[in-house]
Amino acid sequence: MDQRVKKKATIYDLSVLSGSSPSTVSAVLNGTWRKRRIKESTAQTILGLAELHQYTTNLQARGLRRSRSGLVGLMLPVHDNRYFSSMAQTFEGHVRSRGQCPVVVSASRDPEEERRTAETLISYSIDQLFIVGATDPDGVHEVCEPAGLRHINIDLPGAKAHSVISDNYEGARMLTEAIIRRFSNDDPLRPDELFLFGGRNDHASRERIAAFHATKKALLGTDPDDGVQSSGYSPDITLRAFEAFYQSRGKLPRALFINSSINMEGLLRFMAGRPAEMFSELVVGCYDYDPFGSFLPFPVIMVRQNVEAMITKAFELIDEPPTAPQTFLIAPELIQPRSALKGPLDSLKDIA
Amino acid sequence: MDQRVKKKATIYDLSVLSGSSPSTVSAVLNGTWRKRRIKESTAQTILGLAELHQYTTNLQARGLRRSRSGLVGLMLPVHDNRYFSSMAQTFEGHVRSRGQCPVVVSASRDPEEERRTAETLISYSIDQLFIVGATDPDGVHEVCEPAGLRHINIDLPGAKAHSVISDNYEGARMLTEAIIRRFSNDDPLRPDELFLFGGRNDHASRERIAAFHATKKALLGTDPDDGVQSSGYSPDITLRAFEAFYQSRGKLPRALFINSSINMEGLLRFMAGRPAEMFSELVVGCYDYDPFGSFLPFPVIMVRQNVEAMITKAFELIDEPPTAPQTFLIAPELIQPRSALKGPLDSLKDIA
DNA sequence: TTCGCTTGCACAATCGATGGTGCATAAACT
DNA sequence: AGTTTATGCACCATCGATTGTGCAAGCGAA
Repeated sequence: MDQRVKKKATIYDLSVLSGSSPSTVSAVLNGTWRKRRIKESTAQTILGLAELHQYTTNLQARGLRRSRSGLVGLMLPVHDNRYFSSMAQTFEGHVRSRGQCPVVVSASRDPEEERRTAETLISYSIDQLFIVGATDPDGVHEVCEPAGLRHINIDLPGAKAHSVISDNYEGARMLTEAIIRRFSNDDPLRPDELFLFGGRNDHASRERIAAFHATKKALLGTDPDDGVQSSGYSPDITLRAFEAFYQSRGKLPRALFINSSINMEGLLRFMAGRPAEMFSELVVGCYDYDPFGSFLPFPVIMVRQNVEAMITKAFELIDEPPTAPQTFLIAPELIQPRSALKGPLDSLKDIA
Repeated sequence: MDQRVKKKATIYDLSVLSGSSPSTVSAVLNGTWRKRRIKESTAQTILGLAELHQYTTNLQARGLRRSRSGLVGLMLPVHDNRYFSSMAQTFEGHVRSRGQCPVVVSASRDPEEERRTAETLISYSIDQLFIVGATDPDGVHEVCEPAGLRHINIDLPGAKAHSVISDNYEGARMLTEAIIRRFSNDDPLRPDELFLFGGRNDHASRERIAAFHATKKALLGTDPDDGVQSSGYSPDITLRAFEAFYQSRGKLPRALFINSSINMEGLLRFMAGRPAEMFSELVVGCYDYDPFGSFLPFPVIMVRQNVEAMITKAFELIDEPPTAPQTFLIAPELIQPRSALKGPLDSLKDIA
């Protein structure tokens, strides 16, 4: 511990110490030494020295030479949300089990930021990119393609690369049906008592809205065309949508289809400061699963997207030889109110 | 678009195209060209060509040369949790505003994994490392130090580098007091009706438990020594703790101090399948804030740690010249039940 | 002894960008 | 005119690891 910062040992240092050439040292340390017919004893010497001097490979140098970095990227819209954070958690497990290094970044649903972020990751020669919930997946594709970067869309599909998404139509159909069936035959839900809040003009929202309409029509006969209040993926805009609705009608609907947990937070904001009784008769369906959301003081039926299956499928696809872009649907699961499901954290070692 | 993968343009390509030397091209593209007295017109030519050929710097090469990468690392225990995911979200904003690239990874609260992860990040020459909630911060320090990597502890303190943590004692004091005061004088809470679940032998838990005991003693006179059920940071262990408690006493306590939102998920698991009425009289304090958790069917008083302030402080410290390690306390905030607070997502551009 | 094959390793180019140094040419000054 | 100073840029070593190629020593066979 002489110097404050003793420079890290390199293959050149070990080369001098061992009396072998740098190339031999390199081969020994990266495991290709048998192929290069290095003597066992030479290898052992070098490995011993490496250990002794705490050698670690400079991955930037290796990356530069190999033009691959060992990094695998996950681009999320945002971190702060249980759907996406469970995506990150699951992704990390997969990447680590392959001996690579996961890198998670968010791009705020901003197409420009998405492209810039992809550019940056490419500049670090990441090996693969998983694009989750991108606003403009094809824009990101245009950046990845010329760089030869393997990539795949998750959650929101693109036209130019494989996509693995949740079966939004079926999920929304189940959810809508479950909401409607939640009401007894004595006092059934009327079509104008069920509204959808949230979503914008992306593939997932469109599918969900379509299923919402179709299922309402199928089960309730009709579907008034003002049943959808788009409010993007912003709690605050959703809050304002609820306030506007409440303002104009004097009450909330009896039942809500909420497009995502982020929009659900808009409902929470609406609830804050208002009496709990106001919501005691409410029935909510939420397209996303959040364990705490499942235990609110009114029934919340949720849809859990199968993150594990999506990530697994995505890893399968990204390694395959390229074919024409396809979209793969993963079935989501309907979750009854008051359910506390296991998540990716449960596969971690428990320590008390 | 001739080739499938047309190689990215390098400074050498631009050098040939522009008739300037690679070093000139490099200087122009990295902005140091005025310092190197490059003619304005030469610079413009090169910049034009760079634009035309979509040049982007190979950051691995730059990183190798400069032995800095422009990457800033955040090491979390886990992603899938609103406290840590809001940490990630906030961190990203700060790093991006400094023109660097955030990299978020998790290390599962495993000391070995924490060190390995730090090693890996160092191999990529990251510029700074923010270590959040590490089980063994000083172990990570031992890895960072010899590499000359600036690093700082957040959430859980270490002895060998600056730490920015939440004021756990004060937070737990406020929370315990708030729980107790929640009960009316007609039917006040007895000392043996308030239990703490969760936590393990880390600094945060110790502080919180100390404050819990002290506050109980101060306000309720005594504090039975079995008032604490350690159950780590695992929903399932916490679930088992609740089951065991319930098994042996036939009921839950009237009031609970829950050490973190992860432990709170253990309570959810206990609730699942049990009648809601069983919990209607319960009062819960949770050391962590989760918007959905705030609206459960019983009062949940929460403590929100000031993530923004912690990250801001950490960025201040990490840039300063090194001094003897200090720990900085950031005041957390008591959050009344049924509060839907703004979070880091709210500073994103809202799009409907 | 000589040819040929295997073994074991060294050499050197390369990945792309950076930055210290030095050298022309031009402008300014005595 | 001769010297100094400024301008504009090229050259080259370097960061650390990888990998194709080549070559000497050793050994067996002819």
